[in-house]
Amino acid sequence: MKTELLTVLENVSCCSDLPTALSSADAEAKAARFKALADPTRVQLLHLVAGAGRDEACVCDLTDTVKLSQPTVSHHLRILVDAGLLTRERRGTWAWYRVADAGQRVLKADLGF
Amino acid sequence: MKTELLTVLENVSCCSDLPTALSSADAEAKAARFKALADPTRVQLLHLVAGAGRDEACVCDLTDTVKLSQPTVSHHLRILVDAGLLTRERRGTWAWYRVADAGQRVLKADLGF
DNA sequence: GGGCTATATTGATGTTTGTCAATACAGGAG
DNA sequence: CTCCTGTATTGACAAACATCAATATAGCCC
Repeated sequence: MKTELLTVLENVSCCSDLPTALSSADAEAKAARFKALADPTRVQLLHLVAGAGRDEACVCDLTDTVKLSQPTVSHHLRILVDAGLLTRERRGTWAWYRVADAGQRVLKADLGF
Repeated sequence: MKTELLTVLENVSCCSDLPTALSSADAEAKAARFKALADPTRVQLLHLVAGAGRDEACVCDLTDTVKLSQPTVSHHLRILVDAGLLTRERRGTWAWYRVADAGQRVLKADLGF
């Protein structure tokens, strides 16, 4: 028989046999996590909060350091919180941000590779 | 003396003491890596190539699986290669993609959490 | 209550990004 | 060389995004 397995597969497509694809929900969830860190400012913010004195930082200091407007910093922090990378706690007038579990895992994996 | 250290710090800003910031080049480099995976299609492509039969996959099969136009798939693959997550090898008419070292590290970290 | 400060939200704007159609390039077959 | 097939690039366009100014909200202090 002339057409063995490889040839059959090549008829279907060119040749590679691929695993089952991720569900689109799964792919989107993972991509969303990466997207939260796909901005230099947010990488910086995660770094700053992670290295902060009592493991937490408030918006005003972060704003001073990253040199962007306060609304912009609040916006980025919101994205990091929504992604589960930071947590937010309001104490009095200030809002304190800490690195969440998922954020720790990112830092541990040194996903800057 | 009435103004001890904490009070002085609070005059400077509100209170947190932050680490030295990342250089903007460093932050941008890390963000660029994350950005490459900040799209569901590219997460899917990395997954598919990683699980492919002989550890490699060609564009045509990937195109069939992700159900996007061939130019779009080539575009995403280029981004993954540029980010150092995949490698590309041309053999005859086909282009074969494999997971690069940085890509392995991402997968090992379970796609970031 | 009124004023003040830290933070969040809204609106607007320029930039980036994902996608496809059309086209170009590369390489094997005849 | 000429077709044909797989892949890459270009051009165009709509959607998403980062940023800031203006405004709103929250919580102290008087």
